[in-house]
Amino acid sequence: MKKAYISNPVISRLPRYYRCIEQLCASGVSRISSSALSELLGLTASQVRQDFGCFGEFGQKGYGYNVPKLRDELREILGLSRELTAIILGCGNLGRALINNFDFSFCGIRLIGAFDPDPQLVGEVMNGLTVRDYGEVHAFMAEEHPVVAILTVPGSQSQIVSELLTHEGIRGIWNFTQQEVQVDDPNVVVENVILLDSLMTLSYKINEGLSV
Amino acid sequence: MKKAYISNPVISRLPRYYRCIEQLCASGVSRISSSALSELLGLTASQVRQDFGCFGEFGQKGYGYNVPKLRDELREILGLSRELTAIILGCGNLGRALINNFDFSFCGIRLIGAFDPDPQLVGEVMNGLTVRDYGEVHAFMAEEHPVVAILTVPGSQSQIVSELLTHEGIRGIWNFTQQEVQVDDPNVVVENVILLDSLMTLSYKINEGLSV
DNA sequence: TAGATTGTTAATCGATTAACAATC
DNA sequence: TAGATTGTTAATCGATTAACAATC
Repeated sequence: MKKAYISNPVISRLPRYYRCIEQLCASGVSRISSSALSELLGLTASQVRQDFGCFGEFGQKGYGYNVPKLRDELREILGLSRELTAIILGCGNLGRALINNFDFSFCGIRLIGAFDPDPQLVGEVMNGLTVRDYGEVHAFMAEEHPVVAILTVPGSQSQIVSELLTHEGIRGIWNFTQQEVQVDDPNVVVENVILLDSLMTLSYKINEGLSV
Repeated sequence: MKKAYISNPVISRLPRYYRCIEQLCASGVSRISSSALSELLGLTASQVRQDFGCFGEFGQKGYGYNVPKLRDELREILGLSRELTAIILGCGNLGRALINNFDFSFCGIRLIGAFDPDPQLVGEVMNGLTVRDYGEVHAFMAEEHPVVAILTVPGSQSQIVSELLTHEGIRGIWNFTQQEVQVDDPNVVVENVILLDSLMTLSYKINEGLSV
């Protein structure tokens, strides 16, 4: 029984399921029960079954889940087979790190453009991708219609840049700047990766432990 | 009335409050109401007051919150004034990006050591920090007692490394590897930054929009 | 068949929202 | 004083857990 609305807690667990199942699959495990899977992820068996139940019936009573089948279902749910195109804005240290090391294909993303305002970087080839000037973004958008924009610009023009990209038809923004981006357009999805918040959370929890 | 237990949803909002208030403070705003603040963050006024209520009474009836005072309180709650020391393991692209560009001081973190197994990197100075060999970690831990370890190693030794660090008295692990780290020791806090999950979530939400 | 395990409904738990007395 | 806004209790909403019939 597929559900129409999927809650955020469920969505946030999907990638964790996928990574875990993908790994099991790679190590040749062919079958797993909700309780075994829940243990690997620190969840309850009930929750695992509820979560999957949002999308359909993937298991078999008395048997459990077929690992390769479950992996394929999760790939489908997450849309990893659609191969979304992406551009990256900002090829400094962080941008370069992503271009060179990040496993985009694992997420079904294909990086097709890299842009930077620094003339020293323009023309440089990173992992097969030639860095272009910022000024070319507009034309590139019009021609190639990338779906996702990755913001690894250091400053805080993120909001303005996001609005421009929205105008030009971007569908998703993966934002690494210090500022959260807010886009009204319901067609544009924003994923803010605020590393400051993550480290502050760590700091909070460490200090919490110190005082208790 | 301070609460003994703080729930995760509340904790996750604390850094967002802090960043927002810090910015208001920097732009000279001296006073804000829960409803104005809630609007800036996309929350409800009720929630803002409930959240703050977990830690004490920071506002004034009929007036609202004094911005500099609230900022100081949040700093205190998050423990940003304690200046925790940190080391970073892995000085490749991502490690380098953090060392050079990340605003550690904003989070009250002081980076005191950088390590890498690559002999080509050892000895290089990054933002005033000299890269040391992996082999020196043990001695460094014993001598300097860093509180936080940042894992920017590319591979998947994260779990073993984490257990070693735990043995040597680390208190917090900020993990950027592809693998989630799980540490049993209740004295050690782990913050997993799984960028793959973040991008898969974005992919899911984009595809969700496409099918609806 | 008997044992295992799902899918799903019902019960519980926790988080968010609403409401309002207190008071600046 | 009157208006505004907090802190906090109560009401609602949503997510997690428990339970169990269905069935492989």
